Amino acid sequence: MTKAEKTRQFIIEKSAPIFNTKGISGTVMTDIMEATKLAKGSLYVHFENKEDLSYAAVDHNMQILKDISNKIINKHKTAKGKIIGFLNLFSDPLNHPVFGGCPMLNFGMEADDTSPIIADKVSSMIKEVLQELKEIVDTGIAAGEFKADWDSRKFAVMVFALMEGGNLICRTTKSNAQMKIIVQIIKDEIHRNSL
Amino acid sequence: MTKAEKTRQFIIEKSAPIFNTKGISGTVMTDIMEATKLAKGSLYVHFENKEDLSYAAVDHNMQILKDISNKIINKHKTAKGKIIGFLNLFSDPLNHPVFGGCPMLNFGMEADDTSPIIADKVSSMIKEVLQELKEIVDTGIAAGEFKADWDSRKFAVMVFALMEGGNLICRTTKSNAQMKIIVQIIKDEIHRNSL
DNA sequence: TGAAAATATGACCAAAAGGTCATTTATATT
DNA sequence: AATATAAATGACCTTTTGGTCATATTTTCA
Repeated sequence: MTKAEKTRQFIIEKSAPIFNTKGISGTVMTDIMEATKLAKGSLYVHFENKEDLSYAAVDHNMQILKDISNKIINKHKTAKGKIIGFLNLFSDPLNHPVFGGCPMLNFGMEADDTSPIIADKVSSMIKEVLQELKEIVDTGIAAGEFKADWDSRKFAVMVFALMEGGNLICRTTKSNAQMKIIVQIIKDEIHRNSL
Repeated sequence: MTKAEKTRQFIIEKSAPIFNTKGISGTVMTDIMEATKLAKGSLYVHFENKEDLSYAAVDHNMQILKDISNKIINKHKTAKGKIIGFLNLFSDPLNHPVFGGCPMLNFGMEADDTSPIIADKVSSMIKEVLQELKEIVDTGIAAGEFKADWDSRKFAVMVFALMEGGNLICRTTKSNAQMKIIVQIIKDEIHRNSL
């Protein structure tokens, strides 16, 4: 890793949580200068402009999400274990594993009407997560964990939407109470389709 | 309605969709000047500052949401009719009845880490919607439409989270496909608890 | 190790941002 | 209709914004 690569990575890591909390439009280059203790010129050595940096920050936030998800999914052997592990990981929106909260939700809602490039990044990520959830269920069905007629696609969409909706509720009301209900709904659905 | 009241209302109506699409941070006073064809000074006759105007715009967007929801809820007599009407109203996120999409989702995610005042507004609105949904179910139970043991609070949270999560999915992927699945999940749940 | 290449700096810039105010125009009240 | 009150205007102001560049410092690698 060259000096340049290191510095670039350092800038991304420091700015990712800022973009994820203040939003892209709400983040200014001065914020990044303060967080990195770098001069303005340095930032522009590694990134063409703020837009370019924001893309890297979005990618980084979503990579964190992928990494922690994959880690917990790979840690468990059974399909049920993977799903429960996934749920537990995101069952506390006020202390979301990604600083600032779910980046799909944060950047998705900011970008849907303003930035097609970021909307595409979020769109791809959402599709990946839905596919991953679906595949876990399909694997569980094949392994005899779940009922054969369980609609895996429907379940994936349900889990994803419920968790993201739960994030909205909990982060705006500053209470995790409703997330408990949501996790229970999903667990009930798993139980209903378990053998 | 005095001239001042009329103008103030006019500014709010013109700026509400702008704030709801570009976000609060992403909206600039020039946007409002263009939309209203008013001089900058006029805007500051009716609003102390941009923040003040943004609060009014947030309120207005949420009022639109309340009005259309109440209209459809009051239109139907049965609890089931009210819920189905509510679902149909928001089953097409790419053509959301509020221009720019659900303001709870838009402003909620922008404000949760940046503006306690707006976060509070969204929080109150979310609680109102949850309460309204719960009461419809309770009324339906009392009227003998639904099973007596149906957990109305759980259902309210489920509907709200699923619909908002669906909004995220559909608006970022630019497809309403997943919302159909979500609406079906909710309809199944209603059916399961109907008498 | 020393020269060439790359990175870091911060003063500087132009444009865009939010906001003000003396003046003009319109509204309301008698 | 005359007057007092209020609203609308847009030039102007200050601060903040994203971005540049000559210069200084640090890496790199022959």
